[in-house]
Amino acid sequence: MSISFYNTLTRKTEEFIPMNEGEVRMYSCGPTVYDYFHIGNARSFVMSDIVRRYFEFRGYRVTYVMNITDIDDKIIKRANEQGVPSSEIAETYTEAFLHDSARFGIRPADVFPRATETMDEIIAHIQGLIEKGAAYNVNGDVFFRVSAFKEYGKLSRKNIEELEVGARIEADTRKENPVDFALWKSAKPGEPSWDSPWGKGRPGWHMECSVMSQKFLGETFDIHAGGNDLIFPHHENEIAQSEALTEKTFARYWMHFGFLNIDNEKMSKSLGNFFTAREIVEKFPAEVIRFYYLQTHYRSPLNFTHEGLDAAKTGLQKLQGLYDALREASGGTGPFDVKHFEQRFITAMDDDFNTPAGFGVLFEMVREANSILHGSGGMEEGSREALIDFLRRSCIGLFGILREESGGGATGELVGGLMDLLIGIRADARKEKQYALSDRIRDGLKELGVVLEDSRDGTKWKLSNE
RNA sequence: GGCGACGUACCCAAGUGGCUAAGGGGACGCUCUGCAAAAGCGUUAUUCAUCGGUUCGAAUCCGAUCGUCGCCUCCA
Repeated sequence: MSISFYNTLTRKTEEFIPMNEGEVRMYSCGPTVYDYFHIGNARSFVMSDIVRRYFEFRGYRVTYVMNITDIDDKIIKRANEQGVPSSEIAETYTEAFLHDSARFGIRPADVFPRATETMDEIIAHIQGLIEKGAAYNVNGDVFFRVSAFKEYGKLSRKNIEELEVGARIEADTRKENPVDFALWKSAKPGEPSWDSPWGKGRPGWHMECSVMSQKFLGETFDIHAGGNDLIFPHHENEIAQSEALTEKTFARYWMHFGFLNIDNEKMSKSLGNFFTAREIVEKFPAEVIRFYYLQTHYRSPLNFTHEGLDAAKTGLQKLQGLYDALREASGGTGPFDVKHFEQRFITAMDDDFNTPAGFGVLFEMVREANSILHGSGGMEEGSREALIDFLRRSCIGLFGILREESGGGATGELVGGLMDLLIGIRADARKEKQYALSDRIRDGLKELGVVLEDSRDGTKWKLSNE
């Protein structure tokens, strides 16, 4: 049994065979830090993180690198608008990126290389391309000579001739060919710049990713991931400028994440349907948003709706409910075959990280487990522990969608004490059949956002907004 | 114009040649409960945008049509 997934390079689902057995070297395109990232970015970051975690779940050792583009036209533009140094913009939003990622439950990469800290390697790479005849300097701007790389277009399936006649390429008379792209941009007055053999300037956008990935993962590595829109030109250009120099395969497998739309339209500031990750995570727990993302396959477009999030929230409560109940339960007699479900779960996930199919298995498991757990015999101790262990590994370690502390556990001693008192009073009232009083307590608490659930073992409470 | 993706129930969404078309949400009925909630059980697609074709067999392959969307040098 092995993991297979769709490789954009071959347009086929392929069995994953790592360069080094048991090891995955993976690079994911990170943010350009000129603004808060939005819920579409968040989807890509979450899915990329899930891919990394699934490899770990399956026993691989993963080296995961995500770049931070901290010098770029957009950063300079934002800096000029606000009248501050571009380094300040970059710092502010790098910090915001790390903070918001953490709130989304996205695990930090092993390395977060930054473009400004990789300048020597970038310059050396460009120098190498010039020496090979694959790049040329025009008064301090260095361009990649696309005609020097015969395989240009192999990722995006475009051919150079068609690109040349494309109307959207701006004529730049300095270029030998309109499809050539910038590796090094000469500094305009007032722009941040670094010294280079071609004068002061800064790297082109595509350049940094090639260099940063190879710096930490080697000239050839296993997986390169990013949003769908990066296939062309970004990833195409990365391949060209990398392979033209090394004459080796750059990334062996390419993964691309589907876009997130809102009301079936692309999210954009001009349409007014733009949401940052930090504003949405104020309204919904990160676990709910993650679960919502995971219910759609990573390559499919995801239409983001408020109703969808509500539905995800309800669905997730079912999973959390089982997890909570399992931990509170005591030994019983009913056996439960966790292994069977875990096997089916792995089969689903091994097939192109099919998280929706994985949840299909998980929810079938939830139903059967609840049925045994709440049944007359309860669940046998070994099965219960095995199931808790599987839920921990799958829904916490892998997906990050369940909480260890749910319900009122995290609200503090005073609230806990008050709740015990109220529940005690209500229990006495119920014993005396004073249902008007007991319902008054339950209804009143409900209005305050506290839900009571009576069971054979007593009354449990939880907060309704979780 | 070029390249590509998609259309499965009321909503979301797996399935891509062969057992009864997963799963979640919603709705309705039932069990449990003092009543609820939670949980369970049952019902909710003889049919997969439409029309043809290939095949013993098609949601799945091929063709056409309709519709939606993405990329084609800012983009996750």
